[in-house]
Amino acid sequence: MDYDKYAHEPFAVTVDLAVLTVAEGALYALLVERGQEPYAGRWALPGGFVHPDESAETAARRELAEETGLSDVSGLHLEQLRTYSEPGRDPRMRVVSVAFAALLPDPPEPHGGSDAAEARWVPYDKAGPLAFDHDRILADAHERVGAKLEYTCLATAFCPPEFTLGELQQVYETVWGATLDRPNFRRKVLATPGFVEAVPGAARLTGGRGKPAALYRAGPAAALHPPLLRPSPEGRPA
Amino acid sequence: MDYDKYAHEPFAVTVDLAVLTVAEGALYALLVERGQEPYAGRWALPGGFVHPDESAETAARRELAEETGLSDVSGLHLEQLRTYSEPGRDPRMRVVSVAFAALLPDPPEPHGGSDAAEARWVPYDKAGPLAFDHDRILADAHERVGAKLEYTCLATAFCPPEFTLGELQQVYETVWGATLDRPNFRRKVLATPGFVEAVPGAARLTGGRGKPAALYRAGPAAALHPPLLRPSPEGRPA
DNA sequence: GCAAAAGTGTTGACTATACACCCATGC
DNA sequence: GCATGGGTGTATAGTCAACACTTTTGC
Repeated sequence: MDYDKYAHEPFAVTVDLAVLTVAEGALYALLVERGQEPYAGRWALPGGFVHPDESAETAARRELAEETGLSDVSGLHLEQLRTYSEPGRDPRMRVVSVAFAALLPDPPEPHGGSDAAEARWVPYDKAGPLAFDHDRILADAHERVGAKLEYTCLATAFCPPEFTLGELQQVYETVWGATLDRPNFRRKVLATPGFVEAVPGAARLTGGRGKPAALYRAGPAAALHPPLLRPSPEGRPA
Repeated sequence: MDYDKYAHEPFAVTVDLAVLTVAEGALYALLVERGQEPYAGRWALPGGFVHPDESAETAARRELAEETGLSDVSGLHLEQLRTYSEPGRDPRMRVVSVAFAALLPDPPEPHGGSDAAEARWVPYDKAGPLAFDHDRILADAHERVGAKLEYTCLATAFCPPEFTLGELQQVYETVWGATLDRPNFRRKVLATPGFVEAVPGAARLTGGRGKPAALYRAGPAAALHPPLLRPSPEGRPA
């Protein structure tokens, strides 16, 4: 272990962000269009270099603010996924990228971001072949979020400060691509202490018609015991 | 995004390994004693630089082979934990470390490793204050492994090729620090298709006395549906 | 025989699932 | 009224935790 700073081929350290949101019953990812080679014209995950005085988490939150144009991203859920370090993943040089998943409620109109690239919300299934290994990162983010919905209270991160149980259920259904039984979902959520808290007296019409739904806020709980398991695609033994 | 290789303060990229094993009903971690400052004389997790032509996974497996002295580490479970990138985590320079958890069956006598530092198996609870942020990494590894035992077949990675259900149960009990009901544990494991496969006719005496136990091999399954939840420390609602 | 460890059986409590049903609102 | 979405009740099947019991070995 020698520590001459310049003895080794330098590594660039970047962050890549899989920013996800749920709108109108569909899952969207925030993508930027690349202006230059390699992969010019292809879509990619937003991201950038980690500055010398930043942790990867700090860099990720800075990039998130730049790309979404939101002034306050401190309340948003940001989670480290894993680090992608295959030697050939960027043809220009050795780039090690720490990937993050970020979850937003109502998606803002994306600004161009600092690097003036066009940013856009793209439906998850239509996020064609992305640049670099970003297809894999995006898929890993989806899988991770889907799994965490089962045993954490993460779903509220996709919801505005006040939301209905129907909206919360829609988050689960959209991320999992499955339909859930409304009465049972309701009971599960309300039976978990600290998952959601009722907003007294408040109600909101959702689809224009129908009974106004009661409003809830995210509660203090983080874990979900017992878990809310996603239904098996086919007949699972359980 | 500019790509001049030497424009930025260089980042060193390293891997740190939390190598865990279960022996005699206790959890052990593989540690190395540091010879030089900083943290001279303190214990630390094994690790080292990622070479220019390596991915972090490749580097981790190489370090694992060096530190354990095992000639074949290809079958061992190695899992990326997360990346630690706080600017001040190494006082000498900017070091970004990709941490891994590795799981071993019967622990080999550790060799000195490539860097001639003394390596030793230390009981998990007695792994005093470690160098750098390695306490945190080790704790994160423990937490991750404990969680993965619940919903994956990971426990077999702690077991030799052929093992008894009692030994498998001991893995769970040791990592979780809890006692499990033997009949129920047995049923759970055998009811999960592909978790373990019976070795026909084989049996082994375990504690010198008692009925010889049937032997099993790890099965092809990776996930555990339904999960084997660890008991709550105190009275959990469930 | 006795202790120790493996393996089997049973029971009662709890949970989940799949429904049927009622309520409030807009048109 | 009727369609739409929110909210409640319930019966059944399934699962789990606890514990009693049997089997096979060493001493």
